[in-house]
Amino acid sequence: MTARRPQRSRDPEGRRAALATAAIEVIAEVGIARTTHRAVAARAGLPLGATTYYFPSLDDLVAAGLAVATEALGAELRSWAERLDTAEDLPGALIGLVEAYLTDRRRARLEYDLYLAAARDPALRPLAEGCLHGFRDLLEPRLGPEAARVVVALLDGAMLQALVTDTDLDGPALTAAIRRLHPR
Amino acid sequence: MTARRPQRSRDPEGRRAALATAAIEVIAEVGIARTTHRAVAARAGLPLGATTYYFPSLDDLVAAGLAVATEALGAELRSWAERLDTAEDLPGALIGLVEAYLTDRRRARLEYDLYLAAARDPALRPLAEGCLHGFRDLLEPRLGPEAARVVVALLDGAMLQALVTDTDLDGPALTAAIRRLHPR
DNA sequence: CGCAGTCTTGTACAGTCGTACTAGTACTTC
DNA sequence: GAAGTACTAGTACGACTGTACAAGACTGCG
Repeated sequence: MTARRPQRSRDPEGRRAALATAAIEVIAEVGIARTTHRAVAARAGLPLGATTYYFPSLDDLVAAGLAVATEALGAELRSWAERLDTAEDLPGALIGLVEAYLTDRRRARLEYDLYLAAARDPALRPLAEGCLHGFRDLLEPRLGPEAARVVVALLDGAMLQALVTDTDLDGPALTAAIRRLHPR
Repeated sequence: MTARRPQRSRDPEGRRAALATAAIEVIAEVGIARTTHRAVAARAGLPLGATTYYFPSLDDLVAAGLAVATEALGAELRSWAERLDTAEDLPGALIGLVEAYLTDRRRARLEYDLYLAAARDPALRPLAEGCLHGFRDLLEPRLGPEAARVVVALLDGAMLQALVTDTDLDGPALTAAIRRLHPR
């Protein structure tokens, strides 16, 4: 009476991806530091062993999730570019996009979780810098190099404050600030 | 042969304080999420049981540490006020103070760790908002209410970027930005 | 002095963690 | 078909966790 073990069809790449996206969701919910193999496996609907089979260590699993998340953020930023080009009021349009981004607080927290983790762990720094550079590269051709860097800092700080206080952005004040920071 | 148990002199309040400051150090090193009873006790040079005797739960211990840290930050911000009043160049002096603050990266990370934790846990929100308000209250009488809020966001964002990329602030660019944001 | 209450300390316990490992199943290549 | 490989799945283990608790030691009051 050998115990039957029903086994799902093989799909290595699909499993890898499923684990990575499950990792994003777990990280967004509980944070990087409280993310575990078991939580990710459960979220993906896969056995625990799958996590260690595809990712040598927990850090690798988390990094894979963060990589997928930053890639998605990069794609979103690229889609912002079109919007900003067709808008006649650039600061206002930019703030509108940021406000829309902040609608999903979980995802926004994920970004700052990555920032903080990168501040501690150099291995995560390229990922976090990718986010910063993606944002800066979006603004640079439109605001100039110096203003772009400063506006990124301003908006990152404002988003962080919004997350901390669980409030909305002060849109008018920020658009006015961007206009001041933008020469011409 | 009764086992002798040498016991230190009694000092409840001293122990409470020692545990709280030990908690700060542990949090600064490994982050809020990875802070444990045992690590705090070891750092304070006290037995494990002391932590649970003085703090009902780990969250309380961490919160006590964070409270001490935010109180210290508040005191430092108040000392900034004098410097800003005697400076003839307010934006430049402000950036100088922020750069000095960033010298101790561990402590700066602690602040952002608190921010992120507050974004997830409303119980920590008052503490985090205390930091934000302390900073804003420092600038408000000097820059005006609207500019103060925006400058706090700018500097918080710039500090976060400096932590993430492990670089220094771009002092000249930030002073120029503050000058632009300051109507006066 | 006795004694109650407060503080100190070491240990215990149940649970969770990362990771390793065995065994079974499907697929590929001869 | 057989054999070898890549994948799946479940379990095991030692380490570490938060918290509970029992027992000793000190302090101050009667």
